[in-house]
Amino acid sequence: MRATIYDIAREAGVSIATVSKVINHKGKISADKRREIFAIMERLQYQPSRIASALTGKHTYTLGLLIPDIANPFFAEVARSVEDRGHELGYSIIICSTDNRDERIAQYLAVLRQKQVDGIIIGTGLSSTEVLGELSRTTPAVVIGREVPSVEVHTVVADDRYGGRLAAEHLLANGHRRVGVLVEQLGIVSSRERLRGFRERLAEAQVELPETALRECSYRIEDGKRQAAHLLAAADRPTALFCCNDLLAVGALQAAREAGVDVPRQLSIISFDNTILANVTDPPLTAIAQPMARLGAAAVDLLMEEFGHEPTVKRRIALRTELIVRASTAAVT
Amino acid sequence: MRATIYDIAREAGVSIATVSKVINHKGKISADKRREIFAIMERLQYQPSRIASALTGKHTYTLGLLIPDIANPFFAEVARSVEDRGHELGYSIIICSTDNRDERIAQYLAVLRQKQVDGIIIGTGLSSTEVLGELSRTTPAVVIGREVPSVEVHTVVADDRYGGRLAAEHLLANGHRRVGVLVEQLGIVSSRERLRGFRERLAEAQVELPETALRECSYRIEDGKRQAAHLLAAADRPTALFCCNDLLAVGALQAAREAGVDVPRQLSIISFDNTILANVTDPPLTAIAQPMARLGAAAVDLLMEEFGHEPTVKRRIALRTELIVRASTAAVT
DNA sequence: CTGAAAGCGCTTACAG
DNA sequence: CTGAAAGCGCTTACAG
Repeated sequence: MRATIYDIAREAGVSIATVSKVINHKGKISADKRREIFAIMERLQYQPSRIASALTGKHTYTLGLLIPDIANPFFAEVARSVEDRGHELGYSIIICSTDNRDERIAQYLAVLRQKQVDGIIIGTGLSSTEVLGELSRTTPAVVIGREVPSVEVHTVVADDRYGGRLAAEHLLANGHRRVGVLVEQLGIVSSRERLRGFRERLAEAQVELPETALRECSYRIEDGKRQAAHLLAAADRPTALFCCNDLLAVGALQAAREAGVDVPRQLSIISFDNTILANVTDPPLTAIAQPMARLGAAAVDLLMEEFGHEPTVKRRIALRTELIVRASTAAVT
Repeated sequence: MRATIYDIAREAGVSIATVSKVINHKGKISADKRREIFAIMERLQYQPSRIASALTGKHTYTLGLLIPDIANPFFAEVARSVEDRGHELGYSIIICSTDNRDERIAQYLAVLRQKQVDGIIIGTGLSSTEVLGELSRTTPAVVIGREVPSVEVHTVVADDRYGGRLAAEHLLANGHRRVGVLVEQLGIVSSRERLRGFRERLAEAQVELPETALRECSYRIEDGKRQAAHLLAAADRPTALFCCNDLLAVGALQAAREAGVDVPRQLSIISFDNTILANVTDPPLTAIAQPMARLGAAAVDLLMEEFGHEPTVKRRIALRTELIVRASTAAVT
């Protein structure tokens, strides 16, 4: 059997209350006693039971991370940063891949409640804003990578609109005037914002984005490929494509290859996210980088704020996106 | 405050023992009472506290997953399958990215002990086989993706040696006789096994793999690139390269591009793993596929076996690898 | 079929 | 500075 606080107390000839205080660096314990108790803990390989201490009303030191899919490189990178920041602060992370399906979301939410996680980071769509409202009232929560303006909740996002502007600016600077866009579902705010920023910047340069040049996609490579193929088949085919995530850009690259369209000589492609995929394609993708590492860390930090006792004003943090120029874009010829 | 078992018992006019039995489908409870109690739980939005039930000596329904890095696509895909199989069976997964660093491993192991996870899946190198031996004696554990022959522990691996054979066979069938290899650190058994299978099959065809054509790498793209560049610079440059994982293959692809060597016309590249990366490169990579989804699920299933009461004979499961032909390999010209 | 009671391993006032 | 005791929310023999 593993040692308990009673074993330590007995060995040390003190009460369990004293041992508890030593473990938690609380109260005043004489230095000698403290040293001795630590030595005994060491010797008996004692690890305090988080289960028991959680039951006493303290924290579980566990956070839940709801994302669409941990196998998606974007979310995997975000998860890594959540994990790292959490680990630094003594928290473990339970991963919950929801596939954006209501059923899975509900199941995971129930599990996280049963396990009494100290907080939840939500990077997935939720079935309804009510669910989110309810949730954030009972558990510290922060939404990451998307916006739910109707609900009072901490939010960490990339500055999508600005990112969209950056993308447009880069294409304009390269002389592109006939551009197309592959957006992820427009129901998602971040998707709309990217498009909005992109359009705005185009408009400032008197460039128009015709409705026919805008294709809505899911987040799958094949879908990006199919939609890009449509755009490339048009008579007045665009000279540049803005893809709202790396998966779509990969699809666009594949479509171009199949259509015999050279990237970047005949078609520039600019992506959004900047996951490892952007580094791996040929040509590597020029992309608007989301600060994935900082997104995750900021989400954890907001959660920590929420653990304080005073009710906090809900904050919204927008982290800067950044243009990373690689080889998939070039000047129009 | 959230409802407890006492609230339910009071409402229903029964003892908490009865409620407990209803929750756990244990003992005999009259159907009427059961229905009523369920209704009350529903009404009060009661969720039993896993914390409390874990303290009573039952399971925590939590598993730990130790991997080098959740942001690595291979491990992300494995993690997803561990998560899914775990979820089906009612278990949550705590992710632990170790970066293969002893310090992080030790910290995570301590955390997992404190949280009393029911089992641990180990997909990372451990500081020593003693640590693993010790661990597997105190906690149900299964090693995934690597072998530790000296320790009696459940193991799930891909059939690396067979995979190596498949790779060699494919290259031979395409007429290649001068081949090079990028291996991941040879200290890792799976890496050695891939190489062994590859060599064996070559030998059967009277083809030799000179020592100079074998380059040891870390698991980083840049390293693969650098080592591949070496091979490509040689006078008797190989016509085909076997890369022991997708990251290295991506590096090799980049080196070939920089050296002006056309893949697959002048150089065939065959990879190992078959993560999303293999789909995304240009040309897409011919690869030996590891059954990532089945690896994770099998690991969870072995853990479940271990939860039974009788001591189990430790098993070793080797899952078949498979050749996926894409466009990075071709017949020698 | 149902319940009283002990116990899981801690923390937290409270008293000294 | 230290300890006795209650309590966290369950489960599990055991008794009826």
